Amino acid sequence: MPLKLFNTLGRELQEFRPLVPGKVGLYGCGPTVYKYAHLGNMRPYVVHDVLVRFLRSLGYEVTHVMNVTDVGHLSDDADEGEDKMVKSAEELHKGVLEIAAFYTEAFFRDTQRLNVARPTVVCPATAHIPEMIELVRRLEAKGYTYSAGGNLYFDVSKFPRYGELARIDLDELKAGARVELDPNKKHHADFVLWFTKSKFEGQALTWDSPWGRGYPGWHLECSAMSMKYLGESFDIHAGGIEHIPIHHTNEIAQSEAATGKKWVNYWIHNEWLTLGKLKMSKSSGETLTVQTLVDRGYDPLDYRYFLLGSHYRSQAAFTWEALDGARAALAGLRERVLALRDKAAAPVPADALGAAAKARLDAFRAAMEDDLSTPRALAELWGLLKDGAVPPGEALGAALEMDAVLGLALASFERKAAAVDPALAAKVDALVAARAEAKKAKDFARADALRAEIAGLGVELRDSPSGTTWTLSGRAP
RNA sequence: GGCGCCGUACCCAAGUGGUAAGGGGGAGGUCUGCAAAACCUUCAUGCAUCGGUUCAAUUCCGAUCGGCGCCUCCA
Repeated sequence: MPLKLFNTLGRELQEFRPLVPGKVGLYGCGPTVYKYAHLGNMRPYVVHDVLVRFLRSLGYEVTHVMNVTDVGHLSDDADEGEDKMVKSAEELHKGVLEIAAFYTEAFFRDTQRLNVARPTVVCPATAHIPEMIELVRRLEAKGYTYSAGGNLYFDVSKFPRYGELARIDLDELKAGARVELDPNKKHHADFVLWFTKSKFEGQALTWDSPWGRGYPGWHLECSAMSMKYLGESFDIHAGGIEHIPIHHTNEIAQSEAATGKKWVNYWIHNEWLTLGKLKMSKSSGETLTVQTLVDRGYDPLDYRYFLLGSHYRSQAAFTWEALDGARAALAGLRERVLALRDKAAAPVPADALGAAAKARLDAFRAAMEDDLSTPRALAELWGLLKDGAVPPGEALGAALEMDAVLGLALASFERKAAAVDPALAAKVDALVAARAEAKKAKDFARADALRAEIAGLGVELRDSPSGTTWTLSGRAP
């Protein structure tokens, strides 16, 4: 079965065919680095990671490019458009690039904790200003631009296919419905390619250009950098669904106007994480980050499992209860895989699996080929692990094969007794020994009292024929 | 005003024109000194509501109610 992806361009499931056989160029919208990324921000990176992992498991050589937006951001509407980088810098009394470096580092720390592989190329916008200027020069040479009020604009009327991705009809667009109109624009959908004048004061970073000292328009970086690293046409562009009407629409216009070629073949857009009453978005309330989860005693991979439990094109409803469910499920997967590792000498390689295991692995792949249906893929993983007809070595081999795509780190998981505070460990070990004595003496009342005492330390006991083992309970005491 | 999404059991969540995956959780059981773990059984004649199309709809169409997103550089 071929891989099918839902292409926003066309709004249908399409068979994936790369431009160059065996190779895939993928551009994923990266972070804006003026604050910590919250859990909602992290969803697309997990989605992109799963896509990349799956493509690689199918044998493709994937070049994954991700931008880091470290220039030019408005703050939200409450501030009437103060530059976000500038605002953060002022708040923290630091330079803009210093802020960007700080949050970039924080971002990659978080993605790493979510087991998101680092993209092949990570490109900061500020390091690619010459490429952006060059792109604007090409647009200017072809007559797609005009200048007004000190800024250079893209003229959407010159690009007939404008809005194809978002299915926007320029004549129907209601001008100024929510935003104050820029009087310099000929059409309100026109957008700035290069600023020398802005209603936003205090732009910290400016560059010389043929149009004067200033800074690039906000859509330029993705066009310029993707083409630099992936060529003027490439396979997949992925990002959040909110980018369809403006950001990606404008990227397409300026890219294809410049090159005269089709820019991107497949557009993949993920839906948002919704929070119900928790509200963590821009304006108010608590911002939930990966660090928040760690502080509350969760493994970041619990969140990854939670995300995989819903399809990337569906809104995912985050609740603590749902996250607890994901944590319990992931713990169950780990237990089963650990048990298999105890039973099996070694994982059987994918090409040596018996019929039952192979059928499970095939079903897993079929689910993933159907527009990356991770919920069904997870169900197939569970089916495999519960299938008594599959020998342990084969179950382990197939499970690890699946996890290479899911990225739940099942292969490397170890029981975390070693990570326990040594003082606590010594105390628990002593209590366990005392309880063993009591049990030996058939003093079950004392044994149960000791069990209760141990439980009070946040530790769970497990008796087995070969002795008693213990682990920390799920939640921190 | 425009564009778009969703409403499936206690929770999260797949899915299909032919009779509801998976996980969490609950209940019962086996096992266990007691637990835990594991294993077994079980928990929606039902998929927001009302109409329509159809031999057949949760799945298609329409309306209604409810929730959400984007239209500003939020992922």
